[in-house]
Amino acid sequence: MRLLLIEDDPEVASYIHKGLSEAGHTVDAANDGKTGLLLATTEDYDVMIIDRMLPGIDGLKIVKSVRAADIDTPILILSALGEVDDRVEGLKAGADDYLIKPFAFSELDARLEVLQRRTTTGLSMDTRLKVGDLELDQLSRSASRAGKPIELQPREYRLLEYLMRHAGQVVTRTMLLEHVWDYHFDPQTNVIDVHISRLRSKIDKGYDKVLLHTVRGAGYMINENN
Amino acid sequence: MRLLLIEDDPEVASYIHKGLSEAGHTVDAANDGKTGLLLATTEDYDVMIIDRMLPGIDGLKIVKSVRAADIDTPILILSALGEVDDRVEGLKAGADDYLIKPFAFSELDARLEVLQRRTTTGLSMDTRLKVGDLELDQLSRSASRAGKPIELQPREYRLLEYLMRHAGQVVTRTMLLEHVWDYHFDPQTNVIDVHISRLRSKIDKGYDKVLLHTVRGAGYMINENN
DNA sequence: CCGCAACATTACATTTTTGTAATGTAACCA
DNA sequence: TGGTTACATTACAAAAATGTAATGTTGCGG
Repeated sequence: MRLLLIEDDPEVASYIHKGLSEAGHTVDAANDGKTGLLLATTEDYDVMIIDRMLPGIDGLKIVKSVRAADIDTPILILSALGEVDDRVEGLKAGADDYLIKPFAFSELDARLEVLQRRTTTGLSMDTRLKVGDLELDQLSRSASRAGKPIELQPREYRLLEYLMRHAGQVVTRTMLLEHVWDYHFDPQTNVIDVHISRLRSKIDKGYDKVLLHTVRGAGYMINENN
Repeated sequence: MRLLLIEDDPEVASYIHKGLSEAGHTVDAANDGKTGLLLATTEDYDVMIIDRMLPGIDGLKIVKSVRAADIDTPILILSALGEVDDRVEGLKAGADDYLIKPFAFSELDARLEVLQRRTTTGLSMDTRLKVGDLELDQLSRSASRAGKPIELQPREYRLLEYLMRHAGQVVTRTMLLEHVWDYHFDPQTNVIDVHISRLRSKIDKGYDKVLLHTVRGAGYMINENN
């Protein structure tokens, strides 16, 4: 975890710096706002810790500048001001959290972890689908089973994506026609059967555990249990 | 914004409920842990506000259950316990924020906003590309200019995605062949010219501001300035 | 301002993807 | 157990996407 610390008080700065380094993080420290802002806008951090009261400049100004530069890195404001209005002001400026001095190091660490978790897992969360050892990355549109990449045609991709989004539940033919083919009528052909067959040959052929199941009379279902 | 409030004290509950409703949010309230957990796991919320001390059950248990159910909704813990260890415990259980009673309503609201912002913008952030009024959503693979949807063929999509990812910088033909066509040689044809032409007719035709520029002798560049 | 080279456009050929229909197989019920 | 129906597979036809080549156009150095 790469961190930026903007804090003028050398005692507080070294206290935090030491603790964070020991926790295995890389810390860049700036003891004035100017240097801090420069680092914040030119380097890439996971979280920034900014003291509110800096010589010559209000820490919130830095927060605003960083946000104006379209940088979304989570920011934790450090302050002796604990009044509700101060805290609200900090959050409104674009900070993500607000910690009042004096504070226990364990709390700072816990909060940094939360900020970090939110951004990284929040991002990858929604873009990947998993059913058993079958994975689908919606950003790269790539699928793989047991680590082996699988080539999918556009229609096959949409079909698999829809099935995986509804993993564990039966997906009817009508649902597939609506959402994978955008048909709002019955084409009176066996398009679905054909594509299910093609998909099966790609995702289930050669594997012990079958993931794509037929639910006779109802539709299809993808799930990891037989 | 859809919220779930789990709080047993009727006075506190109605105070929060009233304030949030007035702020334009939809609030589901549960006054015991059991009902709360049921709602949390079956309904879809933007943020959950959970009191730590509930009759018969610790609010943290609910947080853990919710997280175990693979639900990522941001959770704000409400508590009279303000000790550092309590707060750390709350965050470690999987909560995203911790607010100590008594609190000002304005602070609760500000914090809810932050939690909400993190998830929604955090998610869309990396999946959408923007250059001027041209937008590309990498998850849905849809493009639009000035709000009007644009239909793109797969190759056109890859071409535009690559150009937009390098907005403001010149993209050479070699780069395009490498990354959009996966060619590691010169095909000696004008494939690129043809696709650039097709792409132009879709994204720039009929608009005052031209986004896709030719950099004679160098390559192409997409950006919002002429 | 002429000619060349870089780039743009168009029409068409090729390839890939998708859908159809025919045929084959398996589950269920009388 | 045999017939019926739902589903699976295969082969092929249609449609769509992509690439090629020929032809136009534009910018630039001499």
